[in-house]
Amino acid sequence: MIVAIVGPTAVGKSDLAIDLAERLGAEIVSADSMQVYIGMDIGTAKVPEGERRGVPHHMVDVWSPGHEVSVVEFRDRARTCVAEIEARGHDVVIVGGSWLYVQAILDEMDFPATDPQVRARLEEDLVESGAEAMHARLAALDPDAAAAILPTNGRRIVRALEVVEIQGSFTARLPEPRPWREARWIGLSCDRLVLDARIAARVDRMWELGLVEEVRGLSGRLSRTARGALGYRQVLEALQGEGDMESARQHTIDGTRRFARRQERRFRQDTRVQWVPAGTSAGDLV
RNA sequence: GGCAGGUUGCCCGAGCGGCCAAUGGGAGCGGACUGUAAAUCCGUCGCGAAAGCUACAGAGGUUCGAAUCCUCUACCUGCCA
Repeated sequence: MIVAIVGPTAVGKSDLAIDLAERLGAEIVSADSMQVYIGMDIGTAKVPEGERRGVPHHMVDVWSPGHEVSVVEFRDRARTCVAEIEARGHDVVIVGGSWLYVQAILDEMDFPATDPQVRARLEEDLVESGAEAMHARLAALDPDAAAAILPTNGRRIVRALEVVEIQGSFTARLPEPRPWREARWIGLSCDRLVLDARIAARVDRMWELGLVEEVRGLSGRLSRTARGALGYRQVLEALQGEGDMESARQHTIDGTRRFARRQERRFRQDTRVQWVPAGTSAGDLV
């Protein structure tokens, strides 16, 4: 059996996952885009080894923070973990806050290939000519793709152009999700105001635990992906003289709240998710 | 006590006689997403289905017409005492 636990950041997914895994004798596969990085501990709110109660955690600390992880790479490795756990005869608990990463594991999604050189060239073009011009270029090559992507979204335009260049066209619409594995999708929900308070408390705690020092130690060695993580990005900016640490802390709280809203909306759209309220005692929740 | 400035929608902040329910940002709310997704991007945002209604500190006034001009009241702020 596979259980997927999803929901916004700071609702208590990790704790529930451990409680549940303990009860089932299951192993945990994290579907978190940032916890995969070695050394990014405080800001990604990893559960410390000592608090995992012996439950094996997979897909945490698997790449150096200098590595630019792609979804495909993540998915392949995570699926290997799932298959191995199944081979051991254990249940799997997948925990994650990013929809794309959870879905990449559990649903059949054919991600088109990527080519670093093509991408780099297109990104240069984007900087030089701007998103509008790039969109016009895409419209000429693949009108359907252009119609599905807003002319202001440079990042997605670049990717579409990249895929068009590599394989001729970019499928604009998502196919109906076909499961790779059947799973029980559980969403942990929480009152907005309560969640906001939990987020603020969590960020404050990160500061107390030394997030600034952690980032200072990693700075210069973070990949583009890792650099964008909430908390890390804000501290990095402050270290480069863009504002003080106090406002970095506040910006991290604000950014995390916005992120949580986006997560909730995203998961809400997936009808497979069964929602349960967080905040009750752990035993009841399981 | 004398002189000068301010009070705008949830917050910050523009507007300085008609084109103003009022530029812009933030928050809030909604949405897109097969890429790096803790990313990137979009919409909406006084009330009302609409006609319309209520709004730019408060009260009067000038004007065909005021957030914008005048008077007084309240509160805040700067210079001189």
